[in-house]
Amino acid sequence: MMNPLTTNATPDRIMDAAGELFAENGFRQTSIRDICAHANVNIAAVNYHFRDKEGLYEAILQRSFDKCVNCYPIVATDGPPEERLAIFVRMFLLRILGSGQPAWHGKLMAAEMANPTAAFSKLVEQAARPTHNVLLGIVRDLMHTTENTYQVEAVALSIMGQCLFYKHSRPVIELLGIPIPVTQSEIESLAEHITQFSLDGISGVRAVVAHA
Amino acid sequence: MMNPLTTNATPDRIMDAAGELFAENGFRQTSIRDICAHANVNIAAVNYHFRDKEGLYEAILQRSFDKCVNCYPIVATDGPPEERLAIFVRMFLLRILGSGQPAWHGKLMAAEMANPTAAFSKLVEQAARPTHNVLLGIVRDLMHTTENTYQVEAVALSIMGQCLFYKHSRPVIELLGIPIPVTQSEIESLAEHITQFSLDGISGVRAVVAHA
DNA sequence: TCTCGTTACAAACAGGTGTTTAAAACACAT
DNA sequence: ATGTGTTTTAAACACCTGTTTGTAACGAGA
Repeated sequence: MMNPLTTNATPDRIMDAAGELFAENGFRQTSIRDICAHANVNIAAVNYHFRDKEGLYEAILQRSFDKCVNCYPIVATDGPPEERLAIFVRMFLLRILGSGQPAWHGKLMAAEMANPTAAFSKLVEQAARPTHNVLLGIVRDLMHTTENTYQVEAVALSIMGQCLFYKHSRPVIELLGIPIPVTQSEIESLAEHITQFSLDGISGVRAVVAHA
Repeated sequence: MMNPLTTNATPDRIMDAAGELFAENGFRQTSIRDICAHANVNIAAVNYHFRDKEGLYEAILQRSFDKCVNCYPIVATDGPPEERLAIFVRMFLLRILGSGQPAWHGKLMAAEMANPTAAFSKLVEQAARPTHNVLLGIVRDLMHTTENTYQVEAVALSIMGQCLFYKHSRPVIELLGIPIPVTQSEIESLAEHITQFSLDGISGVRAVVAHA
């Protein structure tokens, strides 16, 4: 028999509570006792069902990643590269700034980047590497080249940097009195700006390279 | 009489050791016992000389900030805005990527942004706000406007984002096999790229705004 | 009904944390 | 030398951490 407040199975309730807390406060700042209190579960449950605190973390990272990929897919497509860049930036911003449950993934990734755990390199290969490769492909097409030159890499990082800044530096930005985009339309406005800014930046870099 | 290995006064030795450890591992991950061991000092010394662990942290943040401002000043200057942007980006990157002792400041700031402490808002007003205002002034001139429109703010954040990405996301970038600039000339190459990329991005945004 | 594998529970464990205490050592003016 | 204010020291404090333990409750097959 189960309490109506706790209708899910124990591991699910733990993952739900832990996902929120990890995303909010980071891995190390979140205690097992906190998680279990929020999940209405005994303190030993985490170690029983997930071996470790790290085991729980990896499981959450995995599930959160899967959901995120389903909601906001970032894959190589065809079409004009300008359009593909617009789609890429939009999807990427929705991933990291969106407020729904799958946004955990973005928050967790951001937390990981700032303060990596052991589960980190696994996640980079699974999530960051493919995303980055898609972006490299778009930038190569935009710069009319087929190899990953220094220019291509630098441009790709310039684009990622513009997007992730709003996630990584959120506290400063807010203290400076600048509103962080949260609604769908605010995020899409930002996506348009970054896309336009980057397309123009690329055409400049391309001109310089062609000139050399 | 003093041991030759520990010629400095106790508070200075504590600040030197703690600055390095805080910059490397962050505030919460660094224990007072670690600091005191590295400083060859009794465990109670931190509480005696700095009241708190937080008191020590604030003192270090302050000293580190002062040194940084002296070495890499970022102030409003005159001259063509294109040139001022180049100088700004160069100084900013040196602040956050430079390897000397004053680079503590950049590392500490980055750690603060990812994981703010109570000393944070104080620091934002003192360090981030003026820097941001200088950048806003440059961008306004580049866009031929006198007010901080949404466009101006967005462009400024795009520039900051490109710079800070190399600091905040360092672990991912390295795992992706991309070398992080460390030497003076590598940093200056990156500064040139970001400056050029942003100038072209701005001219595009400016065209769109003028068109509207 | 009895058994057996699984799950839940309260309690305790061992280790680490920031901080405080009271006594000792020191530097220095009188 | 004596007294005074400052600094250093070892020890302990109270608290929090992840993890483990032994026991109890549960659910289903025989």
